[in-house]
Amino acid sequence: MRDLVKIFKALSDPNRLRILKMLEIRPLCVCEITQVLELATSTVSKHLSLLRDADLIVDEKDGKWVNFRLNPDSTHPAVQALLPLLRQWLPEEQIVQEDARKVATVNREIICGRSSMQQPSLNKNEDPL
Amino acid sequence: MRDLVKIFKALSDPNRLRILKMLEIRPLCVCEITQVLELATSTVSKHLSLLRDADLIVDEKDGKWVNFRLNPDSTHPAVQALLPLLRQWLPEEQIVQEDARKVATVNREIICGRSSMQQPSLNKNEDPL
DNA sequence: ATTACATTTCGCCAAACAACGAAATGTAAA
DNA sequence: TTTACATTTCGTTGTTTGGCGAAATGTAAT
Repeated sequence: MRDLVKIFKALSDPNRLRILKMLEIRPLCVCEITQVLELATSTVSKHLSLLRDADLIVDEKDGKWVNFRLNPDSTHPAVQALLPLLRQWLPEEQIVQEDARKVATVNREIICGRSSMQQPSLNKNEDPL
Repeated sequence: MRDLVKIFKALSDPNRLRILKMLEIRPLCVCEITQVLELATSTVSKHLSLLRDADLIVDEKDGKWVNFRLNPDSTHPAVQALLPLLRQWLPEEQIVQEDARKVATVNREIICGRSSMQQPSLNKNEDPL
């Protein structure tokens, strides 16, 4: 029962649903998801650990990055049933389609590394303290 | 998307899951559910309207009472899929089994009407103010 | 009409939650 | 071993949520 509630709670947030829909396309690292959702990195990280605790996704380290993917073999019947169902839902949701477009073009090497990161940086020309 | 989030939110509370499992047995009125869950009537009523707003249950007036039942023909694909799934889940959950036993014996005429109601009444022998 | 009573609505409180920025952690280049 | 940087953890803040009792609502008997 606690498990099931945890799973439903994990699913009852728009941003977490967006994350799951993005992960249907391909595995993604935190910074890629952050770019698409336009939230703070810490917020995205928290969403991801909630989804992981619910057994909906798994993570695997990849050097500097951590990739997240839909859990392909959860032992939980609810997860086994819900992930395939979710695949059929929200296909026409505008925001989901936009996210899918962004996922197609996003590249962790470019977005995370050089140039832009998080906020467009207000203090580009300020002296560091 | 909002719909789906609303549905998952409705499902992500233990007491609301208990209510749905009880309604799998038969339609129930508010006071019967209140008896089984041992919560305040107002609390149960709120849970029920949440479930109704999510399209998971429907209500029909029956004189003095309001009967609630699982929504047999929601237009929502998620509801159509989730209610049957929920039927297969939590079959061994202790609290769900206990609730089922209580549902089998509970009778609205007896529990709501005469004698006991809500709290076992601490003030049976007190003078009314 | 008055009374009884099932249910809903309202106002309140404490706990949970989503968001943020800052600080901590961990890994990979330099 | 520094330095860079992706990610997590921590502490704070405003909002949502689940609970209650009291008051309001609605229906059915008396």
